[in-house]
Amino acid sequence: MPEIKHSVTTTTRYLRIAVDVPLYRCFDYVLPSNCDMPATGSRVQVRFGARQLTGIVIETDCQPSIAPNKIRAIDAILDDHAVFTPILYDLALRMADYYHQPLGVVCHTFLPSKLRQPKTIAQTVTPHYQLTHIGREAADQPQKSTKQTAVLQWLKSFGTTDSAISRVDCLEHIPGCGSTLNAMVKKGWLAETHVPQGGIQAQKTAPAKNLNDEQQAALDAIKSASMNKRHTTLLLDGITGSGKTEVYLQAIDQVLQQGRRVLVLVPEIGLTPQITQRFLSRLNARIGMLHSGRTDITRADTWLAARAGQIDVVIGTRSALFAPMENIGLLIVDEEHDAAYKQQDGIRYHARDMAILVAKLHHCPIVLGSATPSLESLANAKRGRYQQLRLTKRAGIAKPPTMQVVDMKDVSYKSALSPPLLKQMREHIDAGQQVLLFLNRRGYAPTLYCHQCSWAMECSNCSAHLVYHQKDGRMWCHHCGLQAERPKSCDNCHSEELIELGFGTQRIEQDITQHFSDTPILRIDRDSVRKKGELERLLAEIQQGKPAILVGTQMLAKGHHFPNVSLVGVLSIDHGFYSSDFRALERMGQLIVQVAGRAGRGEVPGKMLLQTHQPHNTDLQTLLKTGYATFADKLLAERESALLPPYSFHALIQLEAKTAEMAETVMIKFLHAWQRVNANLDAAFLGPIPAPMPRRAGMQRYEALIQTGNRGVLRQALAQWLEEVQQINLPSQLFWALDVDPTGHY
DNA sequence: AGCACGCCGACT
DNA sequence: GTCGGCGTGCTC
Repeated sequence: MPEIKHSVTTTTRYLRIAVDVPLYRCFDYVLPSNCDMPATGSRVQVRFGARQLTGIVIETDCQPSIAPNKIRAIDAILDDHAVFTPILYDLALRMADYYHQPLGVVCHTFLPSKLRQPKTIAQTVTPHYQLTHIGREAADQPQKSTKQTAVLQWLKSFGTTDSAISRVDCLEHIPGCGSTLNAMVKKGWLAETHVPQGGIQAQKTAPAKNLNDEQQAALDAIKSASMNKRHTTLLLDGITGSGKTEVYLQAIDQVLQQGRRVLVLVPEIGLTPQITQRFLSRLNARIGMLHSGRTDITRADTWLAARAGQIDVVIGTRSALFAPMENIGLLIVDEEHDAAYKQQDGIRYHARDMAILVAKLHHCPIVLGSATPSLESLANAKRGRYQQLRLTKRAGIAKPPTMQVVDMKDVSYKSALSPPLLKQMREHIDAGQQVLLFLNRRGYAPTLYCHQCSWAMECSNCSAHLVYHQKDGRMWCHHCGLQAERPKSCDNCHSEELIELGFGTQRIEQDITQHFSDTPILRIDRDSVRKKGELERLLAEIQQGKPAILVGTQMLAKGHHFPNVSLVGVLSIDHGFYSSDFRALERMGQLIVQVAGRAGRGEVPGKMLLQTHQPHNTDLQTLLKTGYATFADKLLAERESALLPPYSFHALIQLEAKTAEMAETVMIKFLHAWQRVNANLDAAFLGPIPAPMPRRAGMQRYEALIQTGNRGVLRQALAQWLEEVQQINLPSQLFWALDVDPTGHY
């Protein structure tokens, strides 16, 4: 179909649009003469090259930047009102600038996936249904169709409230009722609306708890900032069980009473069920949840409900930060040290850092809570940028656990469980308690290797060992999904003595069964809770408090409250000492403290046992003898003398190509571009060097690190360099990315 | 990033 | 003769 060329008249109005393409500029379009100018931050549908895209209005009535006869008209205005709040729009501009990403890409990542498609809100929002007058009459008569009867009865059970029931809920309660609903709308029994209704009306059923003096001081500090509409970052540094959540809840209550809204970020979905329940029973508010466990439709619904001002509190993971709420009076980032806040693909933003920016834009306080604050946040507190609030007392009668270190050099490499650990497990189980074993590997045995010559089977696509999975008896690559038969003999020396080296949760589970045949063993890791509701089921079983052994990974370290766990065993922490990642020690310390927090939260005092080959390691000793604060101080001093973050600023350039030559050549072009524009700046381009995993899924990977002592210099250097990089002709089949403030292994 | 256009090798 | 490889260039 030929495109209809619009006529350029004196009254032609133009608008500037950002689209989701990796180009650092916006594109001008013509507003059709029969349309009203959409607001900045609304979505439009545009033809872009040969594609139909969703664009975001960036500027209205702009001067065209190219010849007017080359400018196309927009195809549709998708929103009556801007989907972005003014502050969200402002945030997009600042994020694009900070992370050096195209504005259109940033705007796009803000949107829930359903709203990225070029469809109007009415086409996107889940329809909601309400019984009409005649529908109500029909509900009182017997119906032929059982589905119809079920729908009518169910809708009727909501009484005469004017709130409509979403199609998603209907389908969930009465499976397969989709066509029934459509038919009943036609009959006029149901009224269909397209108003987003993504929130849950919470009812306060549990009373506020009494605060101790430290909690009260923390609450007062938050209140005072919130009352004065003053931005402050408060670092709520509270040991496990010190009642951080109670402080959050009372602060939120306060802000809600001012008629303002609250945004709560949590690191992962695993944590959400417990925290959500607690919020629902303590607040009189409309609560919206945004996390990956919800369907795309529900997320869009909640997002739009927030935009419509129908939600008072949003609780969610990383991307919930972009919930379009106006009049936010408080933000909370729970477990602020958690790595899950850093997005590791696409725009690699840090949700904690961006949350602080959102709080600044709203002129409101933000609380960063953790028992083990990140070194970044501690450094900011020391510099007086954040206000540090300490909670040092455990609520109730619980006492901090005692620690014991077991030297693994005395233990055969064949066993993951040392005799002292086994002995104590027996004692705690016999005393009717629960035991938690923590390790950082899921699966069975990490590698199968030759007892004679140390050969191990490698992945042909990645620089990684294949991992033996007992379930299917095959070898797996955890990085690209390659599978192979379990080898019968060593490829190198043909010995048939292949041993399973290392331990995963599955193997531990199997080993313990031999020692504790009478005790239930609950394994909790990504594999075992993949099924929906499985985590909740396991957590509920643990809550019952019967003697049991829990075996798990990271997931178990996070925030859960297990009143009957009295012994925690950490099976190996040694990777923290050897990693080339300068943040590994920090993470190890946080993990140990977080895991220790799972022990002895009930009446019985807790005990923690750490197995290591490095029992005398001074960092470990500092952590165990003097606690996290001194440990963190020591690491901070080391970072400062080594000029590492947070005392310098990093940006990481990651690149992958089919051949190492191509990857290296392009990296060297990047280096030359850097030298051309940034020779005079005090910022170093370190590299190219091969990535920590030089080959992955058949791609060769290289990195370069930008390091500088000044945030402003970093920004300027990257901006100038990116301008120069635009001029370079890059080969196809090449992928590269820029990560400002990287946190991974590099 | 996509997508089209365009120019060279191995197929029905 | 054409199908399809991926280099190059553009997107209002």
